[in-house]
This record gives sequence, C-alpha cells and structure tokens, in this order.
Amino acid sequence: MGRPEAGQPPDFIRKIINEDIADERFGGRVHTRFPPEPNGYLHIGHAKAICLNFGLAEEYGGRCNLRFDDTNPTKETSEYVEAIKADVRWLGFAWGEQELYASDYFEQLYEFARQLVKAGKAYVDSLNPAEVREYRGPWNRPGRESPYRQRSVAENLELFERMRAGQFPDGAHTLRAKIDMSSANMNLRDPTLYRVIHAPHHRTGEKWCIYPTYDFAHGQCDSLEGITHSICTLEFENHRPLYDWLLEALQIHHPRQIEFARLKLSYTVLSKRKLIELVEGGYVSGWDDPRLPTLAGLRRCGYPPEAIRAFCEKIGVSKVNSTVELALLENCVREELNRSAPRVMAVLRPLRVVIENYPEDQVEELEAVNNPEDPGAGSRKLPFSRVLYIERDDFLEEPPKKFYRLAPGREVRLRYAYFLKCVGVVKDEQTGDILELRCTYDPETRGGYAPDGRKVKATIHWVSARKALQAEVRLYDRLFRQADPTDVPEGVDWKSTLNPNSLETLDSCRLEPSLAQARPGSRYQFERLGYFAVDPLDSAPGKPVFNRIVSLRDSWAKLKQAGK
RNA sequence: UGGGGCGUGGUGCAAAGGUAGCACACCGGCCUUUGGAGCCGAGAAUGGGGGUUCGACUCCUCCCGCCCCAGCCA
Repeated sequence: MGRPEAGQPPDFIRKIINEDIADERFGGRVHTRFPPEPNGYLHIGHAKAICLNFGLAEEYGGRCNLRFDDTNPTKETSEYVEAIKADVRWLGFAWGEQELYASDYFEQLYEFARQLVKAGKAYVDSLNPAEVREYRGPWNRPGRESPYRQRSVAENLELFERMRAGQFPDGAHTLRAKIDMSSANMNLRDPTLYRVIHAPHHRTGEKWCIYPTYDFAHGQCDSLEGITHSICTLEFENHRPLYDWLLEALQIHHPRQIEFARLKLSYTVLSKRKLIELVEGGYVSGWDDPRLPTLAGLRRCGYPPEAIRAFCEKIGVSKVNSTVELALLENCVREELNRSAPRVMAVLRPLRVVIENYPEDQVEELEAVNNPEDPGAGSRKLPFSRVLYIERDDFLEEPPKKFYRLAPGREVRLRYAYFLKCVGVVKDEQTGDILELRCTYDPETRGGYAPDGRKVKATIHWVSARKALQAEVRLYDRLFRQADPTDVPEGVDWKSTLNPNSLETLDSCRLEPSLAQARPGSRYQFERLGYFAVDPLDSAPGKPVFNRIVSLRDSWAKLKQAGK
C-alpha cells in the first residue's frame, strides 16, 4: 500500500493514509482533491500538489476531485479555469465526469452559516477592517471582543439575510465565527466567514453579493464532497484548529487535513505575485514564456509531462521547507528524452566546409540511426554532398590539449558519413574571421568506419549545405543568475538578478531536411547539442521554429570552464 | 514578544532503539560513430549541550537556528 510499484518507501502522508486504512477510519476510502483558485496560472509547484493528490487516488484506488476555489469574484475568471484544466489534463490526469466549484455550494454554505448563527456560534459584525485589526490584537496579547458580538440570534439572522439581499455596501458588515478573542492562535479570534462584495462572479453572475471566505468555504466543501484526506501546504497548519471547530460545530463529515511543504526550485521563482510581476512587467513574453516555471511555459518550451511527473516523484514530500535544485528537473527531462526523442543533425552556428576531393554534383544518401537507445526507432537517410556545414565550436585553429575536434591538419569523423581532414582555412582578409574550411574526405570510410582500423578522436555532426533547412532556434537558459533570485540586499529589486542571457535567438541554423516535416510540439535530440522542440505558436508548415528544452551534458564545456 | 511547524552529506528524500541509505550534483576511471547514454569508483551528513540505554537520527531535557500566523486574500 502506498505506491508499491514505485519501489519507494512511503512518505509521511502515505504512512498516515496506511494507518487510516488499517484503522478503517474512512471505511478504507481514499478521496483527495486538487483545489486551485482560478486567479492565475499553474506552475511546477502546483504540479507537485497535483501529482500528489491524483497520484494518491490512483495508488489507493480512490478518487481525486478537481475543485476550483472560487470564493473571491474580484480575482477569479473563467479564462483561468480553462487554463488550469488544460494544464492538469496535459500532466495526464483526469477528474471524472465533472469539474467542481466552491461556488456550486454557495447556497449550502449560506445555510451552514445560518446554522452557526442559530447555534449562537456566529454573529454579524459591523466593525470596519481597521477596527477589526485593532480588536484582534497582537500575538502576545489577547484581543478584545467586538461590541457587536452579543447581538441576538434573531438580529443576526435578519442582518445576515439583509446582507445577502444587497442592502449594505461592501465592507459594512461581516459574518464572524464566535470563538475566542484571546486565543493564542490568531485564526480563532473570531475569523471572518462572510463578507459583502458587490461584484459579478464568473459563474454565479449577479446572484450573490456576499461571499464566503476561503477559511469558511474550503473545509466545508471538502466535507460535502466526502474528501477523506485534505492535503494542503504548511501555512494552513495554523488554520486546522479553525477548520476542526467549524466541522465540529456543523456536525458534518470531517476529513483529515495533512500539510506538506510547497516546492521551491532554484534559479526561478514560484510565487504567484512574482510571476505576475514578470509577466506584467514585460520581463517575459507571457504566461507561456518558455523560461517560466509555469506549466504553460514548460509545455510551450517542450518539456514532456512525463518528465515533470517523474520529477514530482523524485522530490518526495515532507514538512521541511526546502529548495530543489534545477539540475534534478533537468535530469528528469534528459532521462525521459534520452529514451524517447529521435536524434537529428542540426548545426546551430554554421561553418562552411568544402570537401575538395568530393565530386561537385554528387549527392549520396547515408544511413543514420534514429535513436541508439531504442532499436525500434529505425533509421533514416541523410543527404551528403561536397559542401557541408559544421558547428563553429567544432573547429579551432589552435586547439588546446584537451580539444580533440577539428583543427588544421587533423582528422575527425563526420557522424554516419566519412572521415574528414582539414587541409586549409579561408579567412576574411580584413577581419580575420574564418569564412570556410577546406577539407578532404576518405572515400574508404563510408558510414564512418575505417577499414584500416585507424582511430579518430572525435565525431562531429554536420548538415549538407545544399539540402539544409534553414531555421530559427531559440536557446533558453535559466531565468535568473543566482540560485535564490530573492536573495538581494535590502532595497535592491529582486528582478535585478534576472539573467540577461536567458534567451538567445539563432536565425541561421541549418537542419537536416527531414525536419521540415516536424510537427508542432514534437521533440528531438539535436546530436551533441541538446533536446529541442518545435514551438507550437511560431512555427509554420515547412518552417519550424525550435526551442531548446535542455542542453545535453557537456563535459567539454566543463573542462573549458575548469581551465579558466 | 504569544502560538504553530521544521532541523540528516552541496541539494532533495530515507532509516521509528541495532553497521546512517537512495537520487541529483561534484570528482576520478572505463567504454563509446553523440565529449550524449551506459558502467565502475571516491569524497561528503544526523544544528549544539546534557541525560536515559549495552546501544540514540530515533526517547527525555535545555539551548540555537529557520519557516508560518495580527486580510473582509487563498
């Protein structure tokens, strides 16, 4: 029980559930929910919660509801609802026949509130927000009771009804639970249950002008849906006594709340506020900017959902506030794509190569393996001709000791093609820039094998100039320069840690011709470079634009770095 | 300052009185028609002090540090 197939030890949540099942606490049932507020886009931190809740339901043969927490009409829109649904679906989860909304329960919630009033456990307060704060008091001193706290049940009932009827302006009255103004837990100092908000709601329209607070709605919605395990983040631990109190006062089904630490990821930000700041401030192109940790951004960039799910499995779940290294996410992506992505040849920064001893008009087709990790992926033909493009980085006029790619007089292998030797360098007389390489090839090495057993230190990628597809490729890098973008001196804007080089657009890349047919969203490994995906928005038929998802591990780059 | 929560290698997660383990990262080696992948290996941790015990990450106690709470946000 508790992901036996994962071969992982159960985390603290699964241990609790295992105990509950053993104790028949909920008749052996497991019913979770993912309760987003439709006021923003989902990010990879939400993915952790989604994978947890839906994953639990799958493992234990239970169910997981998708319920939108839409209790604040001033912030929520159906546009966000649709975006969230798309993200959850993309991750690979289904929530059954219908999606649920807290607003579905407004009438029931109102009735619950009336019950509390009748029981003398809630009252209509008429203090303004500043006064409420004043009466609530500080942590280390008890608060004071509102002068309206002793209103009669009849008066409370009438006032509450009139609040609903729209007879009061915003903020004039609230409904508060009557608990304990001297509690050490601030959440029990008569928390607000209802407030007046004259604003249209994305689903209920003009029907209501009073709305339940999250604290009043959330627990009761879970109860109404028969949720057994209400999994939420650490900051709600302080609220649990309030939720317990409400459920107890109402005498209704009492789910078990379990709190876990939300995800933090290095080199990025996951707070809704900061994400909005980046989007609205124009620091990125939108919610789906491939540099953003939003699910929309990751999807657009080309991240496979399987990799995100694997990541969520690997990070585990606990109550410790912690930051996961971006490298782990990248590792999950590489692991998934190494298995599944077809390999292709692409030259990002082309350097022209002329093979002097290769016949002018000859074109050959050479066999290339599609994925060495997957024999079933088959192979394809690559056109080869006299003029080629290779990567500029693969040639150095004066190679340092550990560099074993192409250099004057040196021989390397062109992947799946021939051995190639550099016999000359053509430069711009003015600038000294290298314009092209003059080379010779060995016809005996077709396919890349030397019959004489001669060895070569490097194999490099290439694209036939004549048949190449020219394309734009976007190189994305981490959005911030430091692991914790918010770690800035007092008074310094955290956005000053943005990485100015997080996007590099290359527009004269040369790709093997088969890529003209690449479908939007499809993922490839550009051999020796990294994993890339066809941008779903900016690509046109026959004219793909590629986004770099993640680079390949690059031990040469590491060496170079270390040498400096 | 009151309440709640949390401290295990660089990072994340295990070990519920019995040899502190796994993954990522890092370092070294092997292999290689991707300087990829794969394989092998090394280094590296229980916040601190007392106590209980044959034995403590685990139990007790004191201390230290970090996070959350004074919205009519969620």
